[in-house]
Amino acid sequence: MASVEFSKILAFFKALSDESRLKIVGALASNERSVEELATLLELRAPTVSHHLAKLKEVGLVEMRSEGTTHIYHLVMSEMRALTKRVLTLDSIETFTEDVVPDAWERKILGDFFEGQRLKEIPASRKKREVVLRWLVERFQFDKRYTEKEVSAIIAKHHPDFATLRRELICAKLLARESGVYWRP
Amino acid sequence: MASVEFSKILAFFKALSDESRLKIVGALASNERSVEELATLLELRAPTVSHHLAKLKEVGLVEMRSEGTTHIYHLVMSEMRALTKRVLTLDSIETFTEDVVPDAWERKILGDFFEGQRLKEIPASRKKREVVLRWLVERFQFDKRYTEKEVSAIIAKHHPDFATLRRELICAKLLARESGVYWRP
DNA sequence: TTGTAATTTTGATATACATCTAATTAGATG
DNA sequence: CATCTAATTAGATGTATATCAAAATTACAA
Repeated sequence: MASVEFSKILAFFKALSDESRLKIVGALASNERSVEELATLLELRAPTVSHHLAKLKEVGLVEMRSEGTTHIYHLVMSEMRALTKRVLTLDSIETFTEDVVPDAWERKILGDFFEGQRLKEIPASRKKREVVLRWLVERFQFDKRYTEKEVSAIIAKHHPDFATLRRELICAKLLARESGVYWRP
Repeated sequence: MASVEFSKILAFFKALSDESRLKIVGALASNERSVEELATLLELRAPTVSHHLAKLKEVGLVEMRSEGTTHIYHLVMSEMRALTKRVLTLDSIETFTEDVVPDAWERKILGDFFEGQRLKEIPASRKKREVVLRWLVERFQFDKRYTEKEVSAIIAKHHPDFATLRRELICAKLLARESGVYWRP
């Protein structure tokens, strides 16, 4: 489920993603104005302007005051500032996908390339290969030292080409090696 | 004709006014990602994601790097910041309507209520009445003093109810009065 | 060169929505 | 109360566009 933050920001962008509404905001920036006045300025019919103002009001960007039968709208700059500021921070942007399972991609790759414990094929693309390598390196303990034979044996349980995979693990810095001894850094 | 500033900002809002694109931006906020990866994360087909990325690239919010046949996209935060900052300043917001004749409204009111030099009727709504009064006060010179008779005579050339209009001019502070003498402040 | 995987382009479809006219509501005026 | 004006709501229509499947493209590998 999308966060309230997300829908608020999405609504904000939707509100300002229309030429007429953006012009209305521009017109209100210098002055409060009635519906009829805005309609004349933008060369639109009153119902159209009314419809746009309703959308802007929904997200809190404008407010209305009655004077007789005429409704006078004005911009709420504080809301404008509050919303744009939120978009500026990386932290809040990341929440845009918080309803998404963050490792869906990795799990899909593992599902595609493994048949149980057995690696069907070494992925050609770097990004996919890295996912497989990160899974492989989990078969090793952190505080233990391995001989080359041991490393090869562990890898061989998942794929016959242990030499290539061993090299790739080193290359990706997932395993470290010095004078024939391997460990997990 | 709309300013380049205006269309740039409109394009920016259009780019971010879609749920999927906003989520893409969110996903790219923490990491660069391939098309396939984004498609898995958002549960969309690759062509759809490709289409969205093209739109984001058009406004400079993302950039792309090739790695083999996979295209890896990343967010351009500087562009994000530059665009949101521009929206924050009142000055630039006002330019959203710079292609609009600023006094279109006033001219329409004057056209509606005047028959040549003759005021057909005194507008009931305050906003419209003020437009008419501002036109009327232009019939008076700045550095001259008028008797009440003179004021009434000038107004009467445009409308019979000079008393009401004279009072309204004072009330709107467009004319000043002291001990029977009138002038334009 | 032939094949394969990732992406993009094309074409089709369905939905969202901006705009208009006509009808309705709400205040103000005579 | 009847009327007028400004605004909103309802209903209709056309355009924009998000999405997908299928075809075309691109870059790499065998």
